[in-house]
Amino acid sequence: MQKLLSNLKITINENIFLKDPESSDLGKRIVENSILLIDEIGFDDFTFKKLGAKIGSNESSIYRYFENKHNLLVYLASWYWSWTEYQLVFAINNIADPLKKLDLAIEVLTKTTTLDSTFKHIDEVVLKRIIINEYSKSYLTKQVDLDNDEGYFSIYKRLVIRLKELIQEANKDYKYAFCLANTVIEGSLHQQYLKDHFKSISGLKPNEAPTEFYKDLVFNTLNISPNE
Amino acid sequence: MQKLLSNLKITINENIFLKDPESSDLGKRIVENSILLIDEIGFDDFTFKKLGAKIGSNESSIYRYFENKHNLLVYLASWYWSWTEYQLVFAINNIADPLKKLDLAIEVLTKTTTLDSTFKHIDEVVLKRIIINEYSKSYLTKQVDLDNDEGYFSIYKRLVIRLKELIQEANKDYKYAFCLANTVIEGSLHQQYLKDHFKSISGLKPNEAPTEFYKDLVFNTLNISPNE
DNA sequence: CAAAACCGATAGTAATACTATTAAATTTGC
DNA sequence: GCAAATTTAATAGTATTACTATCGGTTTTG
Repeated sequence: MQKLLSNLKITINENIFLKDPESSDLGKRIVENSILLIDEIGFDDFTFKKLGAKIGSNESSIYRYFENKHNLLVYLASWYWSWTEYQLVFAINNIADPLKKLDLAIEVLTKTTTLDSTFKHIDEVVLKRIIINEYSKSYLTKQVDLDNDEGYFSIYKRLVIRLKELIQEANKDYKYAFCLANTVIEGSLHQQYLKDHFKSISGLKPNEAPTEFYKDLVFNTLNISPNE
Repeated sequence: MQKLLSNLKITINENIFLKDPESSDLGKRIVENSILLIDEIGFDDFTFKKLGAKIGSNESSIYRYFENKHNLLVYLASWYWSWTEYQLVFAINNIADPLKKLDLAIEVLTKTTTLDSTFKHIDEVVLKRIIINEYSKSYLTKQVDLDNDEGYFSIYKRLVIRLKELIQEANKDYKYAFCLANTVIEGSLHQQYLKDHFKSISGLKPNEAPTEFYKDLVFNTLNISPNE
């Protein structure tokens, strides 16, 4: 996987940043350390001033890359979903059987995240934790419709559409392909949050991913089963 | 329904407030108008100062009821889930068939909310919109584990447990009852959010509730069907 | 009817979420 | 290799937020 993607750059919608953080050393330090700092103190307490102190730089320099911390969160989320999309596309590449493809897609979308050494300045395991803890704050805002018009969520939407198409390929008669695709992608984050903070109502054991639950859910709902 | 519950008071964990807002006229105005103001400007821009201006009272008076706006949101959410729990309990009361009970429970938990005249100072339709837009902010915080220890989410957890038990009653062999219960309850809010803000990936029509999707999902997953 | 509780008003604080300006350092283009 | 352009760090400043503290006046209650 790493080999295949070694010359890969994740492309993010230019509206999200003022200056591309991939274009400079400071930019990469902003991204790298914002992930660590948000994980450490939470997005609500995260400020550009604190990030500046952490990277030995100035608040005002960070404002030249991102308009505000909300856009930085949108950037990090876009990066995560784009990275996930690549993993999904490579996983199902050259596979013909629609059921096997769907099975692999659910695997990619619901499994526990591991480190990908292709991107040196991004810790995907920590980033995934941020997505679980903070992603919904990127769209649960009053400006969501404006942000959406700017294309802030287009990568995420493309991923949902991909899964919806895999669901339809697997069962052309199923009526709720979009609802089911959203259930798997968003639900998987929620199940992992519950595992960490609401143990008494979580169906998962401490190190368990919700993968088996979602495979069972999807294949029973579609009335099919993947030929292993 | 209204008649049956006419002498009902929704009981909220005392840790959530400093002074019970149901105990005074000012308290009720705080609750009533916080719902309207949060709906209007969003929870992020909502402040006690603005609420004070709206109800012709003072910021400092509101602080005597709630420690901060976060606790007020937890209060509103607890009220909503408690109200939903009552609806669920009454809906399945005196029904023996486990499949019918589960069917009715899904109906209550996923349908579009309508006004309940039992509670004069609370507009349940607007409150539901707040729950859809803001509920996850009440637990996606760094202090979630402390809040959880204080019992801030106990009503919500009780509701999930109720649904999980109905699922188990309907199919004793199903292995993921908790995961499925969470999928229905939290997922239903998410599907309704998508309908309003992410039309291109929502499987729902403008006035459609996700009820049919979830009934199909649950009964196919459990390999049973409700005898209508 | 006195004590207690409640409420509204004012004042004050540290932190947040920025914007503006300037000067030094670095990069680049010829 | 040097001038011009760009980038960065530092400082200062603003409006707003999220509170806390205090203090009368009013209402409730025992």
